[in-house]
Amino acid sequence: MKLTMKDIAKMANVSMTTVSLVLNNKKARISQKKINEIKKIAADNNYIPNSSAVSLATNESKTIGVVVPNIGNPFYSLLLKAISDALKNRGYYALIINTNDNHDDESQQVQKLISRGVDGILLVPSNDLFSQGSTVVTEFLKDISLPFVLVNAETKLKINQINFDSVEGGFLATQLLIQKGHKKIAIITGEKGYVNADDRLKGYKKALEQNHINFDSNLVFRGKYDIQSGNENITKIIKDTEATAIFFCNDLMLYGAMQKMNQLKLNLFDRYSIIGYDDTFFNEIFNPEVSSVKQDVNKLGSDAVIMMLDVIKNKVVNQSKLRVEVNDRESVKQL
Amino acid sequence: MKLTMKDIAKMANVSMTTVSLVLNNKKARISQKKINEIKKIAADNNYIPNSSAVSLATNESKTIGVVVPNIGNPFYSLLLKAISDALKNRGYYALIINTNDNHDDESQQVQKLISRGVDGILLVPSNDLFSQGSTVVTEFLKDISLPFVLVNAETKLKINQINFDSVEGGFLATQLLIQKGHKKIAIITGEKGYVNADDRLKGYKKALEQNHINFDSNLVFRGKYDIQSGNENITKIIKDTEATAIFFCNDLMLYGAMQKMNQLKLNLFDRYSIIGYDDTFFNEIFNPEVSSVKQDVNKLGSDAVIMMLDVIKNKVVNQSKLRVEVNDRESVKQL
DNA sequence: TTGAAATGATAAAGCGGTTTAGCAATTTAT
DNA sequence: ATAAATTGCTAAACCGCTTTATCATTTCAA
Repeated sequence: MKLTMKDIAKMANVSMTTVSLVLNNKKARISQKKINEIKKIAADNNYIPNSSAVSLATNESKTIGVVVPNIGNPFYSLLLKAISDALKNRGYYALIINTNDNHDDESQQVQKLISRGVDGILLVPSNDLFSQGSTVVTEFLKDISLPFVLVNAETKLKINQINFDSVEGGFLATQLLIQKGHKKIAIITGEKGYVNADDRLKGYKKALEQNHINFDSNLVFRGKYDIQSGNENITKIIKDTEATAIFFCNDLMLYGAMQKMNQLKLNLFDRYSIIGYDDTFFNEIFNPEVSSVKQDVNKLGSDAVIMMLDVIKNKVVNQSKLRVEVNDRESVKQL
Repeated sequence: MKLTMKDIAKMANVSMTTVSLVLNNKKARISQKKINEIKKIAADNNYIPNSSAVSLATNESKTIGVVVPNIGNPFYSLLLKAISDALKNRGYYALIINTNDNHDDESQQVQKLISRGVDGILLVPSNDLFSQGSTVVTEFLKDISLPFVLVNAETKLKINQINFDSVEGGFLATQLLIQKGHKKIAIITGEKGYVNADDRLKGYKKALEQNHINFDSNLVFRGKYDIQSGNENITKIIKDTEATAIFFCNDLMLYGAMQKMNQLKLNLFDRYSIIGYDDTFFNEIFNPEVSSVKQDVNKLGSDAVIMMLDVIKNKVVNQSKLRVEVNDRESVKQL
């Protein structure tokens, strides 16, 4: 049978109070002798406190709920890794919920997390869902006084949030292309209304403007950040434009384009200068190695955790925007 | 303030007992009138039970601890997705622990999971750690009477386990190569002592044998299932062998080889027929598309969950071995 | 009618801890 | 020697829920 505190108390011939005090290292007036004794007994018998009981009594669980759209996606799984490592280092647990981009699930699961007594929630919203400024967040915001932070998404609301600077990303990528002499630059960004998609486009425009290149809306394409979209849009680009370079606003679409070109027995990289976004580790194995905008997912995760704990402790509202950089490899050539 | 059962009881003018009975749909003798009344009150006030209290009282948490070596690795993150989805569908939670291939962590974290009152543990051992038959598992096996199943690993111990048939995988891959006329087939498998690495090699030998091809130990290479190993081993293969085909026992090493070849301005696929292992989704975007042994990770995950719940319920010992198949695309050519 | 059975509801103990207030014994200061 | 302060320890309430045993009332059958 599982050993309880009561058992230990009995063995040590003291009260439960004393045991609790000792085992939690509370500064209380207990003789060193008993302290040693109790600790030894606990250790010898491999005592593990029942954390449901602890939670119930203390009203805190040392657990943070993490809501992610899709663990299967490399971006999110890396982020998750960063988050759970950061939490673990600070003595916290991550209770992870995978919503599979399902809207209903998102708010429902948040409910359940609350019932689990999590001390806070890290919400990584589904891109799909967040386009409208997020009903989800605002909704559960109202009801809840639970600390939470929005990760990798942006809203005008005055809530805790942390994300990457997508305007900068779009700008840097475009800037690089321009520096190499490109003027007809196609961009495939995400769907209208997604903040980061629009921001990357905004950055793109900004770079053009700064370099006195006219913006041509025919060079703007939109996809769903998936393989399929890459497939479709590259076809259009070939047919309808005279672009010399392409800026893919995520690597997945870039891979889709590669696939399509392979099928057509064409070489994407011969034909265009290419820059991607996310800097997926695969980019290094291609020939040429693919340039890409790099977002430090690790930092996003650990900063999010730091922010979370700060919010729990100090009840403040934080907002943070992480810088990005471009990893220039071989796929962008001088024109 | 959070609404408790007591509050509801007061509102409905009944005892807590009644509320509990009603809200848990226990078949008890309660008038329909009160049932409706109580349910309405609970719904209207958005009552969420405190699950620490429930766990404490019932001694079950509807939570399964899942221990994984590395969420960042695509294989594990996909498995995790399958597991957590399967659990969710059955009303369970996954408490996920990422050990980062850290041995100490593995057993320590298992301890903590137990303290959390998980109803069972799905252990996906680190390949690294599992080579010796797993001190970890055996260790915590002794102490614990908690239901658990070993996922994606094999041991002679009479414990619950589920994994893929790696002998079959090795066999099928090699068989395909042989059918296409290859006789000098290099294999890059995992390190000695890793059950699945050895099994894949076993399958390789079996296929050779069945086809009366002599086994040549100079064609056997070992790596660490990572990019780097692919880099290193392809170099040796080029230099030291006359292989016409290469069987990579995981895709990551294959990608490493591609990278190396790209750097050398050589084309891996022109020079060799290639088959990989894992059937990572990237295989479809290369040119040629890469053939690979496909393991149904989804099934592994959901079967593991099914097994887990069975173990919880029926206290039986289960063992299961999943079949694999080869996904033949374009990288294996007739010799 | 009356005793048995069925119905409706509850009190109270228990799950395994934390924490506050207080008591007794010892030490210290005067 | 005595009051005050310190030290060492514990009783008991509480966290929010489940569950068993029990009781009072109503319904039913004979």
